[in-house]
Amino acid sequence: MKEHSEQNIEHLILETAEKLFLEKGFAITSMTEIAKVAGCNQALVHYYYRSKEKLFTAIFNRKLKLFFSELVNYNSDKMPFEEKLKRKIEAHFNLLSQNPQLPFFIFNELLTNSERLGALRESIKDISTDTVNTIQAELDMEIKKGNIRPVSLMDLVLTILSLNVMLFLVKPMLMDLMNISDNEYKKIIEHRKQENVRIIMASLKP
Amino acid sequence: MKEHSEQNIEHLILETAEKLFLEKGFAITSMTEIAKVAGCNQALVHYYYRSKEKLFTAIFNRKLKLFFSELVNYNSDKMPFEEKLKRKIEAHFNLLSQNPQLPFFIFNELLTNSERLGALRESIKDISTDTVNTIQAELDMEIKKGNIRPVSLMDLVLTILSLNVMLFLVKPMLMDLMNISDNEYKKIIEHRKQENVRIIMASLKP
DNA sequence: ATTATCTATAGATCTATAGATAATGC
DNA sequence: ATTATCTATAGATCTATAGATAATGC
Repeated sequence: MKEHSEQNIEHLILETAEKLFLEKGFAITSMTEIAKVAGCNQALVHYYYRSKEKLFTAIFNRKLKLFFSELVNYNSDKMPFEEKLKRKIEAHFNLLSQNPQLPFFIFNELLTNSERLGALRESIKDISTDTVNTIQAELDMEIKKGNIRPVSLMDLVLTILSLNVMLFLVKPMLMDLMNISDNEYKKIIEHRKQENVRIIMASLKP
Repeated sequence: MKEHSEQNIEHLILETAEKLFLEKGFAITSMTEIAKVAGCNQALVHYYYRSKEKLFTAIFNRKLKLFFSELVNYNSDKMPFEEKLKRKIEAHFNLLSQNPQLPFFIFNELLTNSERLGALRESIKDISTDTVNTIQAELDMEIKKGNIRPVSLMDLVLTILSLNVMLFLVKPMLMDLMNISDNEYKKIIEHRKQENVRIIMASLKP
């Protein structure tokens, strides 16, 4: 058996590691467990990925990019600022909704291992100053026009992150406490998306 | 040396464990490290606290109570609802501000070990149905009077938690990315407190 | 005599590698 | 001949306990 036998082991190991790391984080997940779940022996995991750290960072960096992907690009279409903002919030929310473990994974790791802040810095770099300046300018314009109250870009981003991210951090607790079905959960998610947009929009009114 | 020689070792171990657990969580903190930092040998930690799990849960349950302490009690003074709410938000914010590691500690643990959800349920129980009903009634009244838009209590609590908690989860990243001095940080905190109150109040306008 | 503290060690992991064996490509 | 997979094992932890020694209370 060599390379790409459709579902080759190298790839299976990566997927398994991703699944386990996302669920439990770096510290609690062992190479032994990854091997067991992937259905091979543990030496093979090292054969392909050298060390636990290497295997992890490969995954972590990708997830970090994913986490910020919706914030990076900026739609410069001619469209009312509020409409653009609304879409951005929803897009970010949708991303998290499709990757509900992402917030825990990222935060847990950045907070338990400060070495990883380097990766964060690297990842943030992608958001060019150009983009930031463009958004800032549009924001200032709206403020000047009196459409929205004076607010810093950082405050706005922090508010969006808070509302969008926290819902998914809290998800397992909500589901346990209120023992909610998956179907009910979907409704809550949909409702919260609207709610978050509404809250942020209302917060910008002069 | 026996009992309370002012700063006795039993207590010192507990404090050390608390400090380390709060910083890094259960998984990454070892009994060996606790002993080393406390300045005794590792057997003594077991002598006093039996097992890592027992030592941890003692601390965890207290912290869980602390985390919810501001949400539990409810001020039934005759005071406008909005004023009461504002104070509640600020009190909760202040609590976190004085215990900035609390959010990470609680969330990290509840999310990595689902066994701990039991402790959460236990802790939430303290919020009696009476209290909830009282608040719900006041909220409904305000809605009926047309002072605030229709909103569920859960939505309101979730919004408050999101805004207040996330700031402290994000703290280490903010400080690293923007390399902020402790003094500047205090200003940001103070500013964000006002901002959070404002956002929540604005979100309730009909 | 009891309680506190230490040394030593058993028994489970866990990461990482060395080296044997099997499978594949040429 | 090269690449993939396995077995075995070294070396570092880590938790927990047994049993020796020191300190304290009566």
